[in-house]
Amino acid sequence: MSVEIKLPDGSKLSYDGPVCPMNVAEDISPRLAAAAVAAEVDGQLTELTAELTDGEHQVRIITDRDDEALEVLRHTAAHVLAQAVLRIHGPNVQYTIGPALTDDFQYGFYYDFDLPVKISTEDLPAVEDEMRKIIDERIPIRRLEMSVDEAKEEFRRRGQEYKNEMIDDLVRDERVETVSLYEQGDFLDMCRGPHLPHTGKVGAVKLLAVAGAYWRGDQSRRMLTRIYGTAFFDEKALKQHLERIEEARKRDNRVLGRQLDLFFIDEEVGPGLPMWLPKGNVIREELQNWLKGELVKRGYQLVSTPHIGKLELYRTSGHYPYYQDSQYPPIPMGDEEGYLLKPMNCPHHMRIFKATQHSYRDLPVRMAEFGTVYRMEQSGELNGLIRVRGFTQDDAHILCTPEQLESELASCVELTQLVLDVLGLDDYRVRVGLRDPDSDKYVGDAENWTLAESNLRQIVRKLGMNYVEEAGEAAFYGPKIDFVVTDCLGREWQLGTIQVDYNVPERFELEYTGRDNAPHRPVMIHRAPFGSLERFIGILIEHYGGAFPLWLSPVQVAVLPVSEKVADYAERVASRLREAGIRTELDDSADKVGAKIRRATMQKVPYLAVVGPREAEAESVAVRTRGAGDQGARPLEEFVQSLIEEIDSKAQNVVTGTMG
RNA sequence: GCCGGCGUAGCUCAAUGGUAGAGCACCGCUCUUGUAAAGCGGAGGUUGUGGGUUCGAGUCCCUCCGCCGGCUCCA
Repeated sequence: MSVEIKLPDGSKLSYDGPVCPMNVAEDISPRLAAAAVAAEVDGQLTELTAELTDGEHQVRIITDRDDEALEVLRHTAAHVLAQAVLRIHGPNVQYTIGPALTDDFQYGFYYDFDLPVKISTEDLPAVEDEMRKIIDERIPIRRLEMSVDEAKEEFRRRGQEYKNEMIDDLVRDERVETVSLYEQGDFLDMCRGPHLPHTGKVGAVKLLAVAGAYWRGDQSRRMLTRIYGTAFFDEKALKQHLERIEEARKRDNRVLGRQLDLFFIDEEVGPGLPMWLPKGNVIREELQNWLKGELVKRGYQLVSTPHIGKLELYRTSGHYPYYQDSQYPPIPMGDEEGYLLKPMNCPHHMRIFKATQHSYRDLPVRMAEFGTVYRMEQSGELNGLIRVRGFTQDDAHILCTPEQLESELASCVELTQLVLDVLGLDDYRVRVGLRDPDSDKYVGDAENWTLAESNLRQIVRKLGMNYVEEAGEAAFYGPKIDFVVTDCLGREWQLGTIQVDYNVPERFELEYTGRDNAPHRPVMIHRAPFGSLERFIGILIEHYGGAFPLWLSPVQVAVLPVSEKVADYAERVASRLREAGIRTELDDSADKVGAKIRRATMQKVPYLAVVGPREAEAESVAVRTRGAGDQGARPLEEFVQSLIEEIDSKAQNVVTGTMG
């Protein structure tokens, strides 16, 4: 037997007998062997103890400094969790799946169990203790390759029926004949691996949450108990991670919404029905006014439509009864058929289009509305401003000819990107949502779908966008481009969306007269750069941590007189600022200036104008910024002009401080 | 909707089954203030709702409502 090893630095090692990557690491240096967690052999991640076959191999030793290492560590941590739960709750525990999560903001891994008992977060410390014992025991982890029948027999013996269902699926879907198992002491799991050489390599673990999760993600199947945790190579990294989560929670839109008096959701009004307080409403109005300006520049026409419509309208569009269980129930009207609170604006817009004749010369028609819609989202889904039951879409429907479609789509993408750019939301991904080939939830014929999907694909390619295609993410009437962002805890949400739709125009029998004097059917784009104003602002609150750029700040300047002796001058400063259109608050309380500064700072007011006798004398203000503290005195007029400039520029650079 | 947890003053949180409390905020008074909290006083509660156990329930049990973390859903 002869094994040739090529290392990343080009050097070679050869062996006569059996050899595994761990032996290679040991031969390179004891330090490397100690730090090794896995290996990459011929481009494939594998464990250190995997015996290398005859011949030549590219071998790279993965240490805790490599990106792949964390995934291996957490995967093993999940197995340690399962072993601990088995030790505590006995052989009646069924363990199912337990993947590593390396992209999640909070969680590093989870494991789903079918447990004989109920457990809660209070039970986690005991499980954690057991995990630490398993780690201290440095239990060797061994990979076994077994035939499907052997493996099934083994799991049957252990009473692990879920594992056998998984094996059956592998046999059916991938036609496997053998499966890989990992044995760690008395714990055995089916797993692709790779894993750490022994449990002692799992450095620091922390269990974070208990949750329910349907087996196979299927609502009709059994609800399992999921335990979330995270793991790192050392305690320091774990501690830093936990602190990051703590910090993130402070940015939560629900927390800041209350602290900064932006909005509130009142049980007596109804769950998921946010109300905008004066300060939050400033942000809403600013965003809307800005976008309206951009829409007019791009040839949109604004319309307004009612909040309800007859049931039949939504039958025509297809929204009713398709989404019946996530709509507020229809308003009954005695003998007459009822009305529905509008869950979408498009049916009304379709009727507007149909109300007048259209020539090809009129197209594209770009009809925009800040339309408030109501959807009876499931109670368990509601989440601050981010998932609500009443929200306002910056909606528009563009009706155009097939020839115009591409440039219209490009313009929608440009507008959406502008919105994200100006607000500094650069951490988003683009998802092209397509049909799920196995689902029958879609309306219209396959031909139109294929066409619409290729329209979208073409535009994202042409614009050179980074995107991922996801089957099953389309709307029921057409495919879409979604702009997806994450909230403070790393949960993904769709904001902007651009959808191509050949179906709804057909259902409403929309027509325009072509150059050939014959009727033609327009193509429709549904698009919303913000998506929902509620969700968008929720994300913005978290993005800025409540410290909005000047143009969006509910209060732009707080005027803080040092004593009542300068009350008159402070009043004059405040009036001058307000006259210039600057949102100004005058703090004429009896507090000392330190307290006034503290209060305004905690409200994240971008500019504080401290005024005392010196400033009154010189017609100036002592400026203190949110980011950089005391900036010294400036002439009042100069200050006003600089604020106006900054507001007009929609600059973000003032929001740099970490104070408050 | 499902699984688990939680619900005490406007907010953040205390209170072995035994007289519901603190800080902040609010109101009043004193201080006249110079860059992140002046002092004193006052008011504020059917402990989410409805029921049950108990001599006695914020605390234990059940119902409903709401919130939180997930899952499922998301036009």
